[in-house]
Amino acid sequence: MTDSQRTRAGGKQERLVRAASELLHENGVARTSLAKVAAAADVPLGNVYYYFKTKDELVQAVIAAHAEAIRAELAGLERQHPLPLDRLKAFARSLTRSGAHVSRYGCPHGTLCSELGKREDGPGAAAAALMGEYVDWAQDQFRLLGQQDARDLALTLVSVFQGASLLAHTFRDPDVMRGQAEQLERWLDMVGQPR
Amino acid sequence: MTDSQRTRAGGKQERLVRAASELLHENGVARTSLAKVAAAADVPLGNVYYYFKTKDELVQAVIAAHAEAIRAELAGLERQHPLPLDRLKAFARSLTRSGAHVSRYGCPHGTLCSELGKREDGPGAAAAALMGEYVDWAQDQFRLLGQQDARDLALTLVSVFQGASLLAHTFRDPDVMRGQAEQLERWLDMVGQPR
DNA sequence: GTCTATAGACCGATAGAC
DNA sequence: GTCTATCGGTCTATAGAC
Repeated sequence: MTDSQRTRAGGKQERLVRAASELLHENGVARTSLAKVAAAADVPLGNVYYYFKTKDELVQAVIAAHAEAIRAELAGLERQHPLPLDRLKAFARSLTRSGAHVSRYGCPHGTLCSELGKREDGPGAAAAALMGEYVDWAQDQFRLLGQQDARDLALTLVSVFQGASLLAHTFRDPDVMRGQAEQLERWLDMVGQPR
Repeated sequence: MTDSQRTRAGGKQERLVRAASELLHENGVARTSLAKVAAAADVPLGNVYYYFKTKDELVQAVIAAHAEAIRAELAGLERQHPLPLDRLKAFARSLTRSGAHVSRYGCPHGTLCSELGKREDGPGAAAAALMGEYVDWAQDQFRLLGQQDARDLALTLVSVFQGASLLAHTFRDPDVMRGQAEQLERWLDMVGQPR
């Protein structure tokens, strides 16, 4: 395959993943048909199956793209903040920024895990890796802070993040995210100071 | 309608709601067909429509049953514990008990809100009331404790509860719930003491 | 009130021309 | 590689006999 072919093929494949990512977030996996994804990506329906053998394979491509974006986001936090406590606080503050979109459609990663977690096949395990990225990263930061129970603290941080996203979504209220970001910062000040 | 007719009708209606409640929790709304509900309740498919005009109406009946169960659970906590702080701690501990079921299928209320929140019609608003029951009750308890920011504290409590349920479900690990129940109790000791 | 049979719409996936 | 047409299956909901 030449580079220009890869570019053209990647163009359509990328458009499909991008369109699917948006529609899965807005409507969920089960209520998103390949026909709607194809239309949104401006690709004929039958052509979707040239790039993805099944619907599940497209879903997993969306999850893989999310995982890559998460790793880039967390790497960015590490670059911008040398101190682990500042990184964790910046992570907490990121709740506020996405408030409008999350309050309408939920956290894109959390809603995927909630829906796919009920299934036992491939996509469920792939979605679990998304939460794993966040929890493992937070655990590393708490360990750098010298915390013995870094795992539990990391799980609490991500729990509040995901729980606040769910409540903001449920109540359609972005203020929930702003308020919980403040609660998280206060909590981090209490538990995150090195002893 | 006589009492005996209401009893017979209620018998089938009740079986349908109970079967639907279980299947919606295990498989989600979109992936649960009325045929499966009817089979699980031992009611012929066509007969379902005598009791519920649409699938959404059955879903809303399930949500109404959940809401009633939540009110009974919270009223029980108030009866067993005179002190608001003890009530909140008992609520936090209840995370541990449901660990096995929640880690397999998620919190029944949280997964409903996550899925139905993406929709704009009736069931979405009904599901939101489930979270409202928990948050309003917790807010009352924090207010009894003399807390000024009772609303934010209540949202944090329910956020950890829901976030821990999501992570336990995602990782299929009941220990997440036990650990976060302990974190919540510790947090309640820190913020919940009257000044 | 109860149940069978099926209409009507939609979906995932495939066949096969180009 | 690309696209059209369509198959086979499942779903919600209804029609109509009993």
